[in-house]
Amino acid sequence: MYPKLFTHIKKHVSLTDADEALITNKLTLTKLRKKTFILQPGKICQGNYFILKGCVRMYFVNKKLTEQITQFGLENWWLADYDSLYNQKPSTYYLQAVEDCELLLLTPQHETELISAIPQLQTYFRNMFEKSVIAAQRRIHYISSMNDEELYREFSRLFPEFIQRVPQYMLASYLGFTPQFLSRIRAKKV
Amino acid sequence: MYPKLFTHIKKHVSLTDADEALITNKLTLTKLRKKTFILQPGKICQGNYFILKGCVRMYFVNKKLTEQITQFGLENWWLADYDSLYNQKPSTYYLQAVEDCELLLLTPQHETELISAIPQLQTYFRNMFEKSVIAAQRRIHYISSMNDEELYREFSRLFPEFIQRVPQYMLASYLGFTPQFLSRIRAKKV
DNA sequence: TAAAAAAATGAATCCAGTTTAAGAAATTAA
DNA sequence: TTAATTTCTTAAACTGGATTCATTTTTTTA
Repeated sequence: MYPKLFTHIKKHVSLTDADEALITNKLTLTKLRKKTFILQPGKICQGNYFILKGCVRMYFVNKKLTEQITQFGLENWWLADYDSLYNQKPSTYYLQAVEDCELLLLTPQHETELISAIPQLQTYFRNMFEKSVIAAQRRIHYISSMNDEELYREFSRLFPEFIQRVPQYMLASYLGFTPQFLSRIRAKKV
Repeated sequence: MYPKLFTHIKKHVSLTDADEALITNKLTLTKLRKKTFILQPGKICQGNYFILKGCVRMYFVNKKLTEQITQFGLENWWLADYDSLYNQKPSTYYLQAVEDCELLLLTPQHETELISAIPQLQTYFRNMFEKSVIAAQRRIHYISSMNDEELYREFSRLFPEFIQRVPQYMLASYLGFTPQFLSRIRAKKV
């Protein structure tokens, strides 16, 4: 039913057709128009979202009342406010579709049921979190070793297709500076 | 054999005495004097370390040739350069004992063997990574919403015992500023 | 008890990034 | 197609949080 998801899972563990059917049953497909909110501050994150199609951003509003993006999600990524989800506490974030999106929602209950039925999914999710930890470790390294201009250049080098995909002001927000500054960096000769 | 570790694991999953014996067999106890290196740049991280006693820091040397601490590890934490460990690539970090330490080393091979024998350990490790992801998400939030002084004050509020435990210059390095600046913050009245 | 390491303090300085503002360009809606 | 909205660019003035350098005091270690 969701070949993109199954292909992704099978890169890590094996699945039978029966497994796939079971997984399909436990997931909820959501199609969202651009700018739709998936989560808002005060609400508890409903589950873990697998992105079949589209782009999602996670952000909060800081003291200066500007949006501060902390994370983007793209195709084949799982995304959630895990602090809210696993500790069942109100989120402080917005999750919002940046493009029209197709998401699969997996609630904690369904996740537990799935893992009981298909134990190797525990390995799959462990691998997902492992990758997230590595990504976070790298991000901390970048942040603490580069200035804002270097951050932008490194980010463009690593994800050239991505910077075409989101508005520049979102990129600036994610990287932690103003859109004007980003515009100036781009105007500069390298 | 390692009650502190077993207690920790049992907060997440159950273990039989036989399980505990098996785990004991797969771990290597290392006692380290303060300032001893556990990992150095260019080397591949040997495994995942559980800290029974002491404090460890992870750092790299930046362009200005100053030490930049990215992480501390304390009792009952697992610590490793996961990028190096799981992708088997040379590390860019130092891992060093800040105090005299007792660590348990779990190599990837032994980890695989243990998880085959005791499947619920997969759940345990999944939970550990989950917690790491949440911690990283929070850290990104702090970094992107506070200035250096606020970061320090929040950090002291959250971990008052910890700031007593490490030299100030290490704390400054972890928080991303100079020891002089930290000294100035402390001298200030709140 | 000497030596080394860590912390405090003062003063001068700085520049990476913000702010403000206004116009151009691109996208979206209707 | 046009109007409305959103996004991007550019430029000039500015700023203040944080660094640097240099010296003294305190604490830790051998």
